[in-house]
Formats: sequence, C-alpha cells, structure tokens
Amino acid sequence: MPELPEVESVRRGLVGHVVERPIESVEVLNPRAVRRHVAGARDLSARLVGASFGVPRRRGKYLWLPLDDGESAMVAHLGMSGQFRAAPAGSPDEPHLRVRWTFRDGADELRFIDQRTFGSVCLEPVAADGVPVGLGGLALDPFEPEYDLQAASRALRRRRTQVKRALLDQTLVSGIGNIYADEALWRVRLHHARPTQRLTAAQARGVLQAASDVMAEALEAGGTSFDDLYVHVNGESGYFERSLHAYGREGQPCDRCGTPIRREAFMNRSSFLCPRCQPQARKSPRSPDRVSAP
DNA sequence: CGGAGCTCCTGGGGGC
DNA sequence: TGCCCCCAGGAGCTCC
Repeated sequence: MPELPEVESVRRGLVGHVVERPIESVEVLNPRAVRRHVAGARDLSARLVGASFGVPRRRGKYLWLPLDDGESAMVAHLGMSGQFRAAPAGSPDEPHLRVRWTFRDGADELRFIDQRTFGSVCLEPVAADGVPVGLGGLALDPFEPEYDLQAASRALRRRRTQVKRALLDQTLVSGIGNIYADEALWRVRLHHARPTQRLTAAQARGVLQAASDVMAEALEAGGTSFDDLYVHVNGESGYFERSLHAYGREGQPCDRCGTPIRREAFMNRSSFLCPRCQPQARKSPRSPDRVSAP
C-alpha cells in the first residue's frame, strides 16, 4: 500500500528510467486509469508523444513528471495498488497493465500497472514553483525542506476531530496513510480516537515527529509491502513490514508490553493498536485526558 | 466551510 | 469443489 516512503522509492526508481527520453507512443489500456485527465485518453496521448520527462518530483503520495515544455507535468497517484514498472519493449503485458509509454530510443517501456484501479495518471499545468495546479490543496509532507513541524502541530490541535483522522488528512500533512498512522500512534502511545483538541502541544508535535521518523525509516528500508501488489520500478518489494509494531499484527504481543495487539474498526477500515499502551480516552467529564478548567 | 460518511475497484481468502 | 461474502483503503464527492 503505497504511502510516502513507497512513492518516494518509486520516484527514485523512475529517475534512471524515464528522464529525457522522447516519447514514441502512449497506450491507455483502461480509461479508468486516466479518469483524472478530463480531456480524455486521446488528448493525453497526443500531448505526450514527442515530449520528454524531466526529473520526477513528489509531494506526499503524489508523483509528477515535469514535461520539457516547462508548463505542464504528468501527475500520478498510485492509489491502493498502482505500480510503475520498466519493462523491455515487447515483453508480455502484465494482467493489470493500464497504461504503456514507449520511447523513441526503443529501450525499456514505462508501464502503469494497477489491479484495483484507484490510481490514476493525468496531465496538468504547473504553477511558478513547478507544482501541478491540481495539488494546490495538498499540504507539505515532512520530507520537504519548507515543512514546519511547529506549524503542523498547531494546525493539528486546531482541528476538531480524532487524531488518526487528522493524520490521514492530506490537507494537514501529506504522505501519511493507514500503516504509518498506526505506527506513529503506537510509538507515542496514543489511541487513534483521541480528540485532537485534547492533545497537548508536546503530544501533537510528538505524533507528527513519530510519523516523520517511521516514514524515514521505512524509506531507508525500501518501503513497506505486504504482498506483491506493491513493487518498485525494477520489481523488488520493500522489507519494512518486518519492522512494524502495530499494523497487521492483530493477536501478536506488543513489542513494549506483551499485550496482544488489537484490531479495531475505525473510519470503515482497520486500526491496529496496543490496548494497554494506547488506552481509549475515557468519556467521563472527570477524565484526566480533558483539559482542566482554569 | 469544516467534518463525516459513502463510494469506487478487484482478487485473495475464509466459511459453509 | 464451488460459491458467496468479506476485506484491503486513498481520496473525491456529497451532505449537513
């Protein structure tokens, strides 16, 4: 499941495969893969043929490849199961191949493969800073130099929601998905449903720093992969799942206290937590969780 | 306008 | 053995 570290791994993989190679053809095998390109598959293809990509960039889980016209970029989101893969021209199509780019040099094709088709590719104009205009509402991610932990933690505490909802909100901080949200919450011993307005400033900074740390470690390890849905451009998957403390570990002992990890339904998906280290905030008005009256 | 819930999609796996 | 239902979840959309 590609979150920031996995998308960054893909971005790095693309650098050596697609930069400054004039495009020969673009074949859209499933129009759903280009549904975000409102002008349609034919337009996407027509505008890409003859162009070349610059060095791929990323913000959060979004990836974009600048075009050599200096005015636009090909924006991609991997969704749940999207992959970019370099493949020898003419090698057999993968079962879920959605888009194919061939290059005039006749070397490896670029392929977008996506089983669940939540991913997409489109062309967009870029703003003066080179960021696609459609990504305007997307928050900075923790790996960007302009990212400000203090500002992000203040914004987190201004929300009136539960802490995990806020972590997953890409307009607050981008790049965090279900896996790294659960890992960050485990590290700082917070329950996913803790109200954001009850977080202390230190807790807000702590959970964001933990998210940043766990994603940096995952990137170092090559990304997280639970099955073969996610692989790098060259087909290799990551190894970070061995380092997870909460996500996917239902019934296994907590690495801190030995209590079995529990899976709870949250936001129509799963949250994994240690019920002892990460107790649910009590609802009593006398709960010590609550901000005390002045 | 912020927050919450629904929906899209496909194949693997478990239950019967 | 086969069928059916559940499950994975990012984010755009709608509703309040």
